[in-house]
Amino acid sequence: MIRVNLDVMLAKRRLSSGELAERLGITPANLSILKTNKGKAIRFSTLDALCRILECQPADILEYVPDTTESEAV
Amino acid sequence: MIRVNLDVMLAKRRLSSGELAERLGITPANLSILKTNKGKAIRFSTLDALCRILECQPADILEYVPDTTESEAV
DNA sequence: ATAAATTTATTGTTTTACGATAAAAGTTCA
DNA sequence: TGAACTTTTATCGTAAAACAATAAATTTAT
Repeated sequence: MIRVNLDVMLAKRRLSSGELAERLGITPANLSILKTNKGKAIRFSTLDALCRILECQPADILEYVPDTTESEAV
Repeated sequence: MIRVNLDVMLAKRRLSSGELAERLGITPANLSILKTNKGKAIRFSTLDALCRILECQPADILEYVPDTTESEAV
């Protein structure tokens, strides 16, 4: 599973979702989809803009979380 | 600019493009588009499969290269 | 409570992934 | 030199998804 960690970078940069959406040039509603892991893909143009504005790397935004098919119990 | 660094991970894993394509379940031709930075976006499902097969993180595959609009001279 | 910010939900358009196939180009090796 | 193999390029087609726009619902803060 690929997780989008925009919250973390937003917090680090002390930026609100609305502000980021404005700077990205997309509506807050559409940014929200990405931010809440509802998206199924991402355009490189969007990822590029995110990295530029947040001054970070894709690594700071995208995370691969291995699927633990195993029981998961503690 | 977002750069796809699949070559590096393929080399590290000593895996050929064809072999990776086969394991991904996509044709070598279509993987090539991604590998040679011809793609404009990527599905999380594909990125997920890449990370799983190559045992790596998106960070190992996707890189943000800041645009140096400045003269670039040394 | 109420104002502001965020998320959800829809509908519509445009773009892109990815499939499939054929051809071109580049490698390897005898 | 040339056959065998791998990778890339080029098209066409279909299904999927980004992103726009708007309104409504929800959450958070004051």
